[in-house]
Amino acid sequence: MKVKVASEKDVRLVELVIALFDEFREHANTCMAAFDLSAAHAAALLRLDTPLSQRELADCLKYDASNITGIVDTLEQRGLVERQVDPADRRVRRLVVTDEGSRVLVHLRKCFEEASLVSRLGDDERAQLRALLTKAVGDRTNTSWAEMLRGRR
Amino acid sequence: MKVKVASEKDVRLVELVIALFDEFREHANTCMAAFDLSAAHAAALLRLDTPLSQRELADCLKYDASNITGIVDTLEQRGLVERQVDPADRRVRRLVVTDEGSRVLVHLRKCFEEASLVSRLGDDERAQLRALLTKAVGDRTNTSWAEMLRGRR
DNA sequence: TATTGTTATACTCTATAACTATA
DNA sequence: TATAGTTATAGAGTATAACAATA
Repeated sequence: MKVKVASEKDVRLVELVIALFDEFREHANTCMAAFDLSAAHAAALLRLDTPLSQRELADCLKYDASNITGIVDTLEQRGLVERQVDPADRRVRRLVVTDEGSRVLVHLRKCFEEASLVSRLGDDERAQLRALLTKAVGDRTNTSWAEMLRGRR
Repeated sequence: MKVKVASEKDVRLVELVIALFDEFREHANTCMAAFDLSAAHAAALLRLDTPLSQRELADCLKYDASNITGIVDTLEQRGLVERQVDPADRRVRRLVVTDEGSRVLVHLRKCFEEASLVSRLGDDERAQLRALLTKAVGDRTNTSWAEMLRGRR
C-alpha cells in the first residue's frame, strides 16, 4: 500500500479551493453588510426556511443555546422572525420567518448566489467541475452558505 | 447581453466549494490544536518563511499592527521566532524563525497538506480539477493556508 | 428529575487610540 | 513631523454556569 504524500500539485489544488472560498466569503460579507446582518444573524435566517425551535437552531448552527436568545431577539425586533410558543410543549419557542423575513431571505439568497464562480466558466466546464467536486467532497452533506459564515466549528 | 442569473446547478457548485473548504478548515483546526497554536499564531508562523518586520507581517495578515505584539510575544516565548533589531533602523524588529520554529513549520505544513481532497480523486481527475479551478479563480493570487485561518478580511 | 430558554459572566479575537523610541 | 512597535482598552462573538418555567 502506497503512503499518501501531498505533492506540490496537490498543495496547489488546496490553495485554489481556498482562493475560491475566500472570494465567496468576501462576497458574502458584502451581501450581509448590505442587509445589515451579522454572520450569525444571516446564518440563522438562512436556516429558518423551515421553522425550528431555538434548541434545534442552536444544534444546526453549532452554537451554544445561550447565544440563540440574543440573535433571535434582534431578528424579532427587526420583524424578520417570530417566536411562537409551541402549544404541545410550552417550554419551546418555535421560530417562524415573517413575510418581511421571507422577502429579505429571497433578496439575501439572490445576492449570495451572484458569486462570480458562475461567470468565469462555460456550461460544460461547470458541469465537469461539479462532477469532480462531488467526487472530491465524498459523503460530506448538508453544507451550505450558513456553514461558510462560521469561522470555527 | 444576457443577464447573469445563478441556476440551481450554479448554487450546487458553490455549495461544493464550501463543503470542501469546510473540510480543510476542520482539518486545519485539528493540525493547529496538535501544535497548540491558535489560528493567528499558525498564520503568522506560516508567513514567516521569509523574514518580515512586524509591520510587514501585520499588513500581510491584514491585522492591525497592535495585535502583532502579543502574537509574536507568544511565538518568541515558545522559542519559535526571534525578534532581531534591524541595524539600519532601530525602530524595526525583524522576525526570524528559529531552528525549532523551522522544525515546527515543517511538521505543521505536512499536517496541513494531508487534507483529504488528495485521496478521493485520481491523478487525471486532480489535473482536470486544477485546470478548472485555475480558470474559475481568475486572477486571484497569493491565497493560501494563512488566508483560510482568518474569518474576516 | 430533565429539558427549553434566559441571564450573567468570562474568555478570545480584533480594532482604536494614546504613548515611546526612533527616524 | 512621521513611522515601528507597545500598551490599555473596548467591542464583537462565543462558551460556561446558574436559574426559571415547564415537562
